[in-house]
Amino acid sequence: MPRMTKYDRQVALERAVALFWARGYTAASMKQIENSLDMRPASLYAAFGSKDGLFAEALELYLQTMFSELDEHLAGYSSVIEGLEEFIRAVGSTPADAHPPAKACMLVKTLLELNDAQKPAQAQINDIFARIEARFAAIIDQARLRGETRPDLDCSRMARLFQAQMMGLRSFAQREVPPEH
Amino acid sequence: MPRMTKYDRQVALERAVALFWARGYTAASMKQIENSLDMRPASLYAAFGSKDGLFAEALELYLQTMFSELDEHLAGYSSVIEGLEEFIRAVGSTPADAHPPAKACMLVKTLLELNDAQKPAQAQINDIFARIEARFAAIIDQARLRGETRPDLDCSRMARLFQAQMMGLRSFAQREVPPEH
DNA sequence: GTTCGACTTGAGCGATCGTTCAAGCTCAGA
DNA sequence: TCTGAGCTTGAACGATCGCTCAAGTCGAAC
Repeated sequence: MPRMTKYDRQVALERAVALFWARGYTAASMKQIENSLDMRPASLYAAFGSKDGLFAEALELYLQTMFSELDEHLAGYSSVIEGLEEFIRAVGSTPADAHPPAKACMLVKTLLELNDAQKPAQAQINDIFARIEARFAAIIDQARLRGETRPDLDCSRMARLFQAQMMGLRSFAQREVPPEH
Repeated sequence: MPRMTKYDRQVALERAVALFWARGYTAASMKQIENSLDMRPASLYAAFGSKDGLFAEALELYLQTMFSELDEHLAGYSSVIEGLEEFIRAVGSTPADAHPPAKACMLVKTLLELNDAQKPAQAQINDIFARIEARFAAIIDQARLRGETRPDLDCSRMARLFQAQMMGLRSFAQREVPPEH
């Protein structure tokens, strides 16, 4: 019966992702969150419970967005391996017209930022990385079944390697270096 | 003429490295620093100027320690390339008896933690990564001159690749995964 | 033994942190 | 048109942030 909520939850979450991605979890203050999401404290707490709750949802949205982009990208290639190769290449080279909040992956930033005093978030981020690894493994296994790789390839091991490479490349990209590097 | 300083500057810095490495720059509060270094505020500020000043010196000490360990390690191998291979392997596998504050590299943690509001520290960390890259390049060039590699190897490019690999591997190690992974 | 000044101590500064709450406003339902 | 549920607002809570300072302590020089 009463008035509907004014803000768009999805839009708010997208803005939260952008802010957390750019600033990091700790460095993003509630004051900045209020401004970025254009929401006042009580609305924020009613919608997300706490700063931690908002961050948890932002992480999940970031992950799902990444998965979507990966799927979209792979759909454009008949060869899975070729698609993965181009995906990691695309990550390495900045499009220059795109404006991501940061070069580095928000998940890696979070993984390295959290300390033992934040157990719940640590558990979440570890779970997320496990899910990414599983997704990579499934994709690589698909390539294996199509005969694109050696038939006895250890897909899980390859998925972990691929993940580590991605983490390294995107972290390296956070350095101030010429794009061709 | 008057009394000498009571604390050992080097020991204090080593403790600062351990704390910053474990907690990160922002998350390490002055209260924790006071406890870890066993120094009171005024002594800290007299010795290091500010939290930023202390952190800058801690970063530099961390870098020099890393360089020393690299040199020590390479001295044990007649082949430079073999030495580098074993170095990155040693980084990947935790000795289990050693107790580093964190698996991930303190420099990468810092690179990903800093935002545009901390320009001076950003400049420092970028300079540090450039120096590491140069060191790697010099080592690889040494291997090239010894005939361990192709004579036309692009050592700078290889150094950047090696650095990105290290960043990825050590970040990956921050995940909670079985050591054999 | 006395003196003097650098070092140490611990309280506390203003600012900002994440969070809460009472009051007001707004709009769907009757 | 009236009602009232519940979202929005903005002030302000206690805690903690990085940092400062006056007072006290200690030790080298004479």
